[in-house]
Amino acid sequence: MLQIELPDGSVKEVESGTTPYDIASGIGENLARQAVAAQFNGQLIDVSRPLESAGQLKLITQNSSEALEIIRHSSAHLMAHAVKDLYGDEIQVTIGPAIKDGFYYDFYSATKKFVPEDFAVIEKKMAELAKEDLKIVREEISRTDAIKMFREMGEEYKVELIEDLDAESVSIYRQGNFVDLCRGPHLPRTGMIKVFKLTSLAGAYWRGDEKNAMLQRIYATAFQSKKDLKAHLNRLEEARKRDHRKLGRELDLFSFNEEAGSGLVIWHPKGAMLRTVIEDFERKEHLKRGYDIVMGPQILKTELWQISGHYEHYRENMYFTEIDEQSYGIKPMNCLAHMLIYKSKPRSYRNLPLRYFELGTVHRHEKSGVLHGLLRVRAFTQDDAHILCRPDQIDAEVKGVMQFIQDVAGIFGFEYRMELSTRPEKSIGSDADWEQATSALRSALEDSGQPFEINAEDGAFYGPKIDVKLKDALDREWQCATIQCDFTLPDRFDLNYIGADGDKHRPVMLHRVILGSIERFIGILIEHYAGSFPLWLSPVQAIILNVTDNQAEYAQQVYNQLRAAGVRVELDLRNEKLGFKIREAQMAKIPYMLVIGDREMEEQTVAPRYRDGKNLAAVTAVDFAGFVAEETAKYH
RNA sequence: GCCCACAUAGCUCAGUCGGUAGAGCGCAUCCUUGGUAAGGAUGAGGUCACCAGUUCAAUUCUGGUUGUGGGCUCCA
Repeated sequence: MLQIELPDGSVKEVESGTTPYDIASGIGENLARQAVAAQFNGQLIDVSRPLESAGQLKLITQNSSEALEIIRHSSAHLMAHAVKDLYGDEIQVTIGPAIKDGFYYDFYSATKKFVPEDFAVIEKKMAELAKEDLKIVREEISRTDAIKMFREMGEEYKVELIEDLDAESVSIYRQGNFVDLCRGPHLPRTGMIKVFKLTSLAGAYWRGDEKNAMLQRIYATAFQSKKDLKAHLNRLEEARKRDHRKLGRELDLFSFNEEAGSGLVIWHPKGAMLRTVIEDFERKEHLKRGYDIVMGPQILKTELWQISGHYEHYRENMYFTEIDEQSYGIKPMNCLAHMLIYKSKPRSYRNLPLRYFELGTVHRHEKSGVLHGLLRVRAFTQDDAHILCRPDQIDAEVKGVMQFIQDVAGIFGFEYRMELSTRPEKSIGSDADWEQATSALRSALEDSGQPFEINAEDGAFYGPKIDVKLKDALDREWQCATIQCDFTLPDRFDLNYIGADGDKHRPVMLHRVILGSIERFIGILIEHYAGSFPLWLSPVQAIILNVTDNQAEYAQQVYNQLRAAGVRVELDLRNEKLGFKIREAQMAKIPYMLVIGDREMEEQTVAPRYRDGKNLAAVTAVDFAGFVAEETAKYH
């Protein structure tokens, strides 16, 4: 007999070989019907898996949050089953996992090309197979038998997967005439899959390696209820509405131009204004925190890039130019000039740390397929700084940067999460250096009191790093800030300082960005605020609307006054009705509309209307300018 | 870079089974001077992304180039 403990603390005595399903049945028919899987001693298993030892058992029911991933994983099998039934010998199955918002399955075919019109057919077949309510059965077979079986079926990708497995035996899942290699767990029956939808087609490399064959991936999603699916589709719709590429055009912020080249942002007046506001903010914040503003050239001799190692490791991403038979590299990073500044004179340990900040525009030849609006471009400006410090200062400096990140994220209303990336397999530098840098980063993270994850062996080849993922209003994550520890470049450039002992010592260099790239950050900001920027960021803070031509002269006066007071204001004197002008200002997401009719003109005021539709009490131009200055000062 | 799809007016999109194109919004002019999300009339805008090929004829078919979108790989 086995003792099985349930989540409520009760203990069941059952015979060895009893399944979670049996136990569920013993508790209630409903529970048994709704059990999709079980958690046994922390491990997910099928409800049909015989228990062979004592332990803690938790049944996972259909509507619980843990069930969703299992439902999606089984849905992936259902889709593969349907595709196999429909297109049979033309297709080989590969893998199909559950992912964040659904699942996918990758297929190989030399002849069949999936098109979106296939979706309805596949969905229909899936619905039929679900309706048949086929039993999903797990089997353990030996590795050799599995290889033999899949080879006979012509499933070479499965064979390759099993051949790479280390185990004696593998588990397979059968449903009707379909069988797939899988660790599981899965739903007990196909009938438990009720709400699913195929969403898109894509190419994907076999095993994620660009040297491998290109597979056809079908993305799909599954939910526990139609309501959840609908909510998900609504979220996608909301994301589409907020797309920074769409809003960028509608709000006249920026454009791209085919003749200029792809991945090159052209900032229109309003976008350039937004950028200017952010850059001014950054300069002020950096000066406040003890950084020095520096500026380096856009091109540097190629020999210098050879010393830094960029020529060897990063050349295919760089642009080069030649002048008077001298080759120059256009900078893809800002560190070189900063190191030359450090090197320009002898340094003492007393002067460290030195914090060099530059809004540095870099050019990188990114592969054409990766470009994406403002989020991935070929010319962008980083809020880049390099901190040159003594090894014993790393901790305090990293903490300072983390505080900086926290402050800035708070100002823009972002939540974020951090990861510590540790030494990768291919790396340079001594063990002691790595140990010191990694523990400095780790202790700074621990002292911050915020949770962080370890990204094992994902550091840069020259040092460990902290990556910060910003979470936007729609819960999507974006990599922006990073802090990297670097021992290599100071070495390659022979940087040193004179220590208290009178000897030369090697400084450590921290590379760090707060926003990352201004372009990417603005792209995220646009989507985060859905284009309705807070007053201090709005490229146009207010627009003056006259009711009739009668107030044109006074409106012009108010405009001049506000402009002189530093308010980013526009003037709409067009011969249009007030309602029309309000509508346009509203669609331009301008925070304040300043209405001027005869009443206001007489009282020498303006009547502000906020973009949410609320009318505010009339104020004088001076008072309005004072209000804007006060609001803006909170961030500047 | 790779896979798939797409490219028609400033924007959003119709359309031509091969015979050089249309709407709404926007823009211009005129009428209207109207108080919180669209007043009316008239008009001007297009080598149908670019370059080749097939054809009597190509915006339409084929190939290439460029650009864009969804992914993969890579990344701030």
